[in-house]
Amino acid sequence: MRMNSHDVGLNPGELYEVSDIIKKLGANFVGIVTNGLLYLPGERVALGDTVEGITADEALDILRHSTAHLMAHAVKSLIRDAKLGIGPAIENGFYYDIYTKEKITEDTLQLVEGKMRELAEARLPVQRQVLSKDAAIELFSSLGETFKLELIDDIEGDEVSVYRQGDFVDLCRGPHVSNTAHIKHFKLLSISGAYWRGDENREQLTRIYGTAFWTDEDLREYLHNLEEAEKRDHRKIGRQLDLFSINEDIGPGLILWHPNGAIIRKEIEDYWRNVHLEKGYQFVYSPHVARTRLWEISGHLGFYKENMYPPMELENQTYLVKPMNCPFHVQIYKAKTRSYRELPLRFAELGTVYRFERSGVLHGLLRVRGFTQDDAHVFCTREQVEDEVTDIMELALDMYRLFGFENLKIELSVRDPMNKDKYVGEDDVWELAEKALENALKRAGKEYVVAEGEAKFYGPAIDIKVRDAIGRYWQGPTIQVDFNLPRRFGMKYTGKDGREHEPVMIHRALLGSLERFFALLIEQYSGWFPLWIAPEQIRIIPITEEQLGYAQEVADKLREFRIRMDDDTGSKLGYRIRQAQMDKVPYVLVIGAREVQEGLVAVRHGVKGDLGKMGVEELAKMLREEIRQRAHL
RNA sequence: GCCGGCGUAGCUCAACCGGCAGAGCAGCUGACUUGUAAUCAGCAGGUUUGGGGUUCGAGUCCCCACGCCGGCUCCA
Repeated sequence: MRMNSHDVGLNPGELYEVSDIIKKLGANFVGIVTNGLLYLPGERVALGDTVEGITADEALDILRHSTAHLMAHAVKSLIRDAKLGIGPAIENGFYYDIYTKEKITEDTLQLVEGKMRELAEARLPVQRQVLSKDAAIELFSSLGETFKLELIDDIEGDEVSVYRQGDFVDLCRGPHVSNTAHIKHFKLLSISGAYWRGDENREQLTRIYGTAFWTDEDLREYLHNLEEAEKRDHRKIGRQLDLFSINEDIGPGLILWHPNGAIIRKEIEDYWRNVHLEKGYQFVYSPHVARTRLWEISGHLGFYKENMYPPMELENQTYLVKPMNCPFHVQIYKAKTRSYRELPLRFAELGTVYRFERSGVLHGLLRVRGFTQDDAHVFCTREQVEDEVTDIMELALDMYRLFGFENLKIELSVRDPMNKDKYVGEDDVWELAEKALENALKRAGKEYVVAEGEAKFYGPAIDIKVRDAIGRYWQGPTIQVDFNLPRRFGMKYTGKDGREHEPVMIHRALLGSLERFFALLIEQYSGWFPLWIAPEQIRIIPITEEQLGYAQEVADKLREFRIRMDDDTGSKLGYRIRQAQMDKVPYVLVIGAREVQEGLVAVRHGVKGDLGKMGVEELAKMLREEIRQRAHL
């Protein structure tokens, strides 16, 4: 929080040692900002009229923001016609969007990084300057910085601030480090295109990503973590463990589930079905295609066409492959007259849908073109909506907790108020739906953010996002309140009053899609699946041929588990243990002469290592309990 | 779709300035009969993603297509 210097007993204009100022501010600050610049303990500073204590996180953001400036400075000194877009600090670093006529490639990054080091070593003081908008417009016009002019236009008030270092000047709110010499430990990481102001109809700038830290240690640790995260990548583990594949001749974004992956999917589906039965859902099945007419009524042809595959024509009728399951469930509802006594009616289906996704967005199992949603539609009265939404949210969170997911972000996805023609339905109905979701969130007491423009075309939603191995968030659970489709389809139920009423429809998916969920699960466990879903639960390793008979007896007793007999007795034990480890088998039973003699098995846990010897019954009991609890390894 | 990068054996990767496509692992065969993360030997495996071009000669240079990777836009 920014304070008046006087108020904390300090005199503006006077020279202070930074740590003395921090003492006055009395908190866990690592530095201070005054005159728009960051100062750290050990520095002497002429205090400005205001002073602000800075936490470690804030200081790191400032450093990264300043590193972005340094990078822009370097690019501009190397490429004369470069024009700057924006260059903020982000979660793990920073980026700067820069427009150049000649293309920037990864080779350019080396040059830029070199130039940055040069400019940092030049120990350039950084200065903040406040300009009138007119002066700023003149300044940036003379520099040809057309994007900055657009930004100035959008800034409220009459004044803007700029930061200078050497011959470089940038429009910026700040704050920044006080000297480029503070910027020592940084690295430029990648390069990509980014549309100016996120609008694909505008210019595409080059976005350069990088990161910066206060110490070399922190930088190395971060880079090391990046490498570690790559090892958890579901595409890599998927191949190693033979879980799934994507085949070019079949098509991009279309998934082959191999036996190992299919077992995991089957276990998850079984669990999912049981939970849904307990929670009062009924299962339905629906076809993969439907006549054009259905999609006209639902509004998909108007609002979702971009994502649908082109129609196929047969016997003078056109059919479309389904991108969603909802219209089918609606028709099941409409197959007979419904009474209020039946509501809420909950139809669930593991429904496979196909959506045309633009080629550049496909990503392993996380973004595909054909996928199976764990879909359900709840039809209920207006009064029941909040309870239903609350229950669904609880169920979703429980399910994710079971699989060990901690990093969830809850969003309330509402319409983009500037773009209402992207959605079907009347304002009052949308407001009702948004209100219902908001109330449910408040009742659940969960923290959430409002995401404008993220609503589906037929209604607002609670969207829950899950983190992948490298920190990207993907949508998992979604709960959507929809007053629109019931109206379009003319859905009805007979109320207590004997009259017809319109039900409300809630669309929901918990896991999201099995493909995406599987990807997140692989990365969550880095392939070490809990016993209950592990494709191979036990591997038996008889040391020599001598023990094959006894090993087979053990295997027979453990037939309830997914088990593999490793009878490659020609290889050394160490080698075979290593194979089991790489296959990420939860339990390995080593059987040698001693085990046969004692009538025991030597148990090795994939993560915990050697557990010693035990009897087969004792082991089976332990494993059954582990499966019952669906415990993590 | 857009920007940048990449595509060599099932996997991971070599191949100098354009000059005979190569290794480890996996697979197969055989020897070894083994005590908690790699025993040894042999064999087999390739239209260098596909198509066109330049060249005496292309994995290497150019063009097109396809696919993949990191982003942007878009979305479970």
